[in-house]
Amino acid sequence: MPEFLLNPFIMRASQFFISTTKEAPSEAELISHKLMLRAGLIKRLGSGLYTWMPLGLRVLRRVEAVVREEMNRAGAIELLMPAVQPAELWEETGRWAQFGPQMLKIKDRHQRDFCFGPTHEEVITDVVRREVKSYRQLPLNFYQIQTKFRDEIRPRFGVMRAREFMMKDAYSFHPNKDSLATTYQTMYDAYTRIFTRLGLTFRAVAADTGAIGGSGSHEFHVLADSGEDLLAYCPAADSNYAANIELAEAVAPATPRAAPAQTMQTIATPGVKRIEEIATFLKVAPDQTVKTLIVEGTDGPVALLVRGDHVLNEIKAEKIMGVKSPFALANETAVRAAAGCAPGSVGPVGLKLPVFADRAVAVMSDFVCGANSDGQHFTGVNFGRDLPEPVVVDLRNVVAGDPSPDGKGTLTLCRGIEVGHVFQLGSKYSQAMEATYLDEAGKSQPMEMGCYGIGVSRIVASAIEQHHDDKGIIWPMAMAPFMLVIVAIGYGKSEMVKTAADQLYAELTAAGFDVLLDDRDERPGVMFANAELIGIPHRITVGERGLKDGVIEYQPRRAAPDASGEAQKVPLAEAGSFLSGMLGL
RNA sequence: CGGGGUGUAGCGCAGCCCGGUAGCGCGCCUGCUUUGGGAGCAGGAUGUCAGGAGUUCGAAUCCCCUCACCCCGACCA
Repeated sequence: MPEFLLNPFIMRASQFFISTTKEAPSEAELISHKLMLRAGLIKRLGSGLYTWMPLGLRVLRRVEAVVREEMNRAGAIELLMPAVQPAELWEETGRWAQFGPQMLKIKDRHQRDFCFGPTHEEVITDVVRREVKSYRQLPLNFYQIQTKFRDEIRPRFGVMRAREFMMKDAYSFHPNKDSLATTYQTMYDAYTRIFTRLGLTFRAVAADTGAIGGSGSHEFHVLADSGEDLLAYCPAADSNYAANIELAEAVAPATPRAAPAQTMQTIATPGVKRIEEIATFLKVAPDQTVKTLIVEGTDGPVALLVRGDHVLNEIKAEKIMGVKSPFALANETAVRAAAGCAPGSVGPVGLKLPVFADRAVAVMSDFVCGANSDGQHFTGVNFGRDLPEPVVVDLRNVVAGDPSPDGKGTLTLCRGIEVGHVFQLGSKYSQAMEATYLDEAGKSQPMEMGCYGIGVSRIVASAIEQHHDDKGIIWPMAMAPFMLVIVAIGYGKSEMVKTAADQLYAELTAAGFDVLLDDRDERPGVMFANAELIGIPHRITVGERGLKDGVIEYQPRRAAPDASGEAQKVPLAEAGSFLSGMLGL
C-alpha cells in the first residue's frame, strides 16, 4: 500500500476532515458532480476550478497510484515537466496560433509570452532532442502526472470537464514505425489493465486524432448514459469493431440504386422547412428525402447531401477536399447567394457548387429535395437524369443497425466518457522541432513519436457515474478513499465500545488495511449515512448491542440495506481473519 | 461565442408581479434530554439581498449597465 495511505493520525474521523451535506448545490446537474460535492470530495473555486478536499484527494491519489504502477510496469519512465511553458516552443510547431483560445496565455514581468500547459508534446520533444542523439538510446517512453489547464469553452459537470485537471501524459520516441507500433500496443494493453484494475466498465474505440494530430489512435471510454461521446460497436462474438461515432464508417448500402419510376415535379411547400415537416407534408418517409447542407469551403461554399433521416458527421465533412476546417455551416446570406433561397428549400438540382453525396444518398431514386426556391420542393428526383452523378463520400453518422464495417454484423450505439486516448503521432512534432537521431548508417532521421493521455481527475467522476446508488457513492476497491470504516457507536460513552473499536482498528491497520475509524460523537444514523455517502466499500459496526453477545457487524457497501436490512454478525475475536478473507488480502 | 436561465445567511429556497427596510428548512453556537439509520426541546449567532448607477420620501422588489454562475450547442483527458 502506498505510504500516504498509512498515516495513522488521519484515520480517525474525529481527526480527519469530513464535510458532507444532505443537499447538493444547485449548480450540479450530473449525479457524479452532485455526489462529489455532497460527499465533500471537491469544492468549487471558480468555473472549472476545484479544490480537492482531503477525502477527494485520497481518491485521486489512489487512481494515480494505479496509473503510475501500470505505467512503470509497461516500461515508461516518470518525469515532471513545468506547467508553465514559453511561447517560442509552441511557435516552432505552429500550435501557439492553432491551439488558440483554448490555451491560457500569460505574460511574465518582461512581457514575454507563456502559457499554462494544456499538453506537453513541445516540452518533451525539446527535452528529447537535446538528450537523444543515437538510435542506441531509443525507444524511450516518458510520462508525468500533472495539472493541465485548458480554457474550455464551457466547463461543466464538475471535474468531468474542468479547466484545470489532473492528467497522466506519456510520450514515446522511436527510431521507426515498427518500434512505435510496439510501444503503442504496450500502452494500449497498459490502459486496459489500468481501467480494469480501477473496476471500470470501459471500451476502447478507434478515434479521430483531433488537435493533437497523428495517424492512428484509440480512445478508452467509461460506459455511462451521461457520457458526452457516442460510440458504435459490433456486438458479434467474432467482431472487435468499435469506433467513436466521429470516425465510425457508414458503409455503402448493398442494394443498388433502383431505376427512376417517377418524373420530377415541383411541389409548393409553403413554410415547410424541416425534414420531418416535409416528410409529413408530402406523406413520404424521411428516408425518401435528401437534406442539402451548404457549408463553408476553402474556395467558396460546398453542398453536402445526406439522407433526410441521417445526421451529417462534421468530422468526416471536414476531411473532404474544399471543405473548410473547422467545419461551419454557411450562414443564411451565403446560402441565399449560393442557392437563391433560404435554408430549408435548398436542393442539389441545378446547384452551381461542388456537390458531395453520402453513400446512402447515392443509391436513392425518386427522392424529394429542395427546389432552390423559397417554399418549393422537387419530388421524383433522380441522379443521372435530373442532375449529374455526385461525388460519393462517407458523410453521415452511423445509426444503430447499420452494417458493421468489418462485415460481421450490425452496429450498436452506446455512450461513453473519454478517460484515455492513445495516439501514434508519427513525425509531426519531431520534424517541426528537429528531433532527430543518427541511425546505424550514421544518417540523421526524425524520430517517430506516440503520445498517451489519461484523464486522472475525470476517472474519479466517471467511476461515480458508474458506481452509485440513492445513498451515495460506491467506490471500486482500487480507488476507495478507505477500504473499510469502523462505525463505533457510543465511542465516547462506552468503555466497552472504545476498547473493542480501538483494538480492532489497531489490529486491522497493522494487518495492512486502510481503515477509517469513525470515533465521532455522532448519532449512529449520521455515521451510517456518511459512510454510505462517501462510499467506503466495507463497514464494521461496533456497538454495545453486539458486543454484549461478543460480536461486531459486517456490511458491504454494495448492498447497503435500510434500517430493516440484515448485517452479518461476526465474533469479535474472528473479525481480523474474517475481514482478511472479505477484502481478499 | 450564440441561445436560455439564476444570483437573497455556509447549503437548499421563499419574498420581487403589487416598493414600506428580510424570512423558512438544513447546518452552526449554548444548555438540557436523547443515542443502532441524517434526534427532541429551549435559547442564540450569521446577510455589503452579486456589483454599480438611476427612479422614488423610501428599492431585495421598478429601470439601465456590469459581473459571476448554471443549462443547451461547437472543443477535449
